[in-house]
Amino acid sequence: MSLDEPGPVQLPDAKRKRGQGVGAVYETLRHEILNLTLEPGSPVDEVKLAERFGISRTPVREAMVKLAGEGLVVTLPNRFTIVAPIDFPNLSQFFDALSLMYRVTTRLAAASRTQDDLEAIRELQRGYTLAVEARDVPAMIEVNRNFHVRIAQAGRNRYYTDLFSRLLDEGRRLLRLYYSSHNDALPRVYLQEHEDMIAAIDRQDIEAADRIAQAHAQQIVRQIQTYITEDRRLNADISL
Amino acid sequence: MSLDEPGPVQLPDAKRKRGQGVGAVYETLRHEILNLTLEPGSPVDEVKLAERFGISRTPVREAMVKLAGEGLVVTLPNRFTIVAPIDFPNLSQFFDALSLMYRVTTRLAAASRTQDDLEAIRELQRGYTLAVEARDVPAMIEVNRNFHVRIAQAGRNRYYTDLFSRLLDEGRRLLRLYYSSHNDALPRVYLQEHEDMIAAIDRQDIEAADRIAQAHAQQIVRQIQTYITEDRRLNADISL
DNA sequence: TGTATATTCATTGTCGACAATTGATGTTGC
DNA sequence: GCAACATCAATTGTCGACAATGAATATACA
Repeated sequence: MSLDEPGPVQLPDAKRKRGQGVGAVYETLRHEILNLTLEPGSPVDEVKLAERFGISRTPVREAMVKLAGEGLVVTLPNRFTIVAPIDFPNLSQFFDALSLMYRVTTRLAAASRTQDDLEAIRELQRGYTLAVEARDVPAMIEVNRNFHVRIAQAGRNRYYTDLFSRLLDEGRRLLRLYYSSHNDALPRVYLQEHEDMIAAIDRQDIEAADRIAQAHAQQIVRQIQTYITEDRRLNADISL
Repeated sequence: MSLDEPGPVQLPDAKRKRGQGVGAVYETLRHEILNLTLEPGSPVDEVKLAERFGISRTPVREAMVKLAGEGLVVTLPNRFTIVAPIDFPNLSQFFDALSLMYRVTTRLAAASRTQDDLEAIRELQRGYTLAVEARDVPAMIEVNRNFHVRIAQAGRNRYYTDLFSRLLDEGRRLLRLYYSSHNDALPRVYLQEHEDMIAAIDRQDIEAADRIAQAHAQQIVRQIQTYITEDRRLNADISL
């Protein structure tokens, strides 16, 4: 399965300003990890990255420490650094936390949203609709993530927004992994659920927002679990 | 108010192994920040830290990036790094998240605890009792934190444990700030609530665990808010 | 031939030095 | 006396090089 466009070729001669090196490496690596352009578990070579971005190893290492802090890479001391593997055995933990954050952030959004929040959320929902119509899976995944993060921001709790963003990012890798094979089918449901969610937030109906968020989370969790089960079955067939 | 023993004097000659430098700086800084040995908002000097630990600036910077990732320091690009200020205006966000995590982790602990978990939790509760009897405020704060983290671990959800730990750490600074002035009075209540919490977790009574955790959280939140209000009143008197 | 030990090699962690940036200081002109 | 501008000093961000580490390979020995 072809996962994505090849990484952007850096121009090593373009003089970068002082803090730009680390930021560029960090952002690029981050995207490549979340897009599965970099395979989970694959090694990350400091030297090659330094060459690729035309900088020395020091800022590259700094970016790696940041990525490690967010759990996107894992550093084996004195050995090497790998792209964080997907933790399949503990996926239930992930689903539990994801569901709770769906609920809490949507509740708070219903309580605290401003008109600006609503507009921004609706704009993202329009983008999601377009991505669905265009059957652009990567765009759908990305916009969907931004949609829910924006709702969380409307709830105005930094702690929830941070954790939720990280969970949604982790979810991005899972969706990437299973979405492309089962190409369509589900997005319609999500679209309607999103609309209901927006409506509940609009009329500040906290309990409704909670219910819809919970249902939405369950939907997504079940979807991914189905994918994984099918995946397992496939592997089981081979090993028999 | 004398906040703590002076920072441990490092021996610059003792040959450290390869990864020990960053770890030492990170751990030491972390403790000094959480103990309020380093004042929130005060600058953190890379060079002085390097001299203090007898290492170069590179590993010191690496530790700073890690601390910044956890929000314990704030880096002003091209300027300097400061100990993260306490975010008083957004304390309600903090209290909200803290309360939710108290509830969720205690619920999960009641659901999944093993005998080993229970023993470890009881052991920490014994330590807390001793600290209360000895009126050792710093120990109380630290053991209390570990007590709740251990309960969270019994719940076996990495995402909750991580967030909760960070929230409790942030709370440590708040408690340090206000506890030492109002020296006793409250710990008795907490002690009994802890006992009730353990009992609920022991008999796997999820709803009871939830209720007690919620009450416990409310207790603590109200306590801190009272401190802050008194603090404000004090300042208001001065400015009149 | 198989196992234990020494050597090589690639890669990381650390260092000291340099350059860019920014606030502070000093200077000039009005 | 004050504002605009230039210079200075302090500190950061980056670099290239070196040393420590562990894995892979080679060697010695039974």
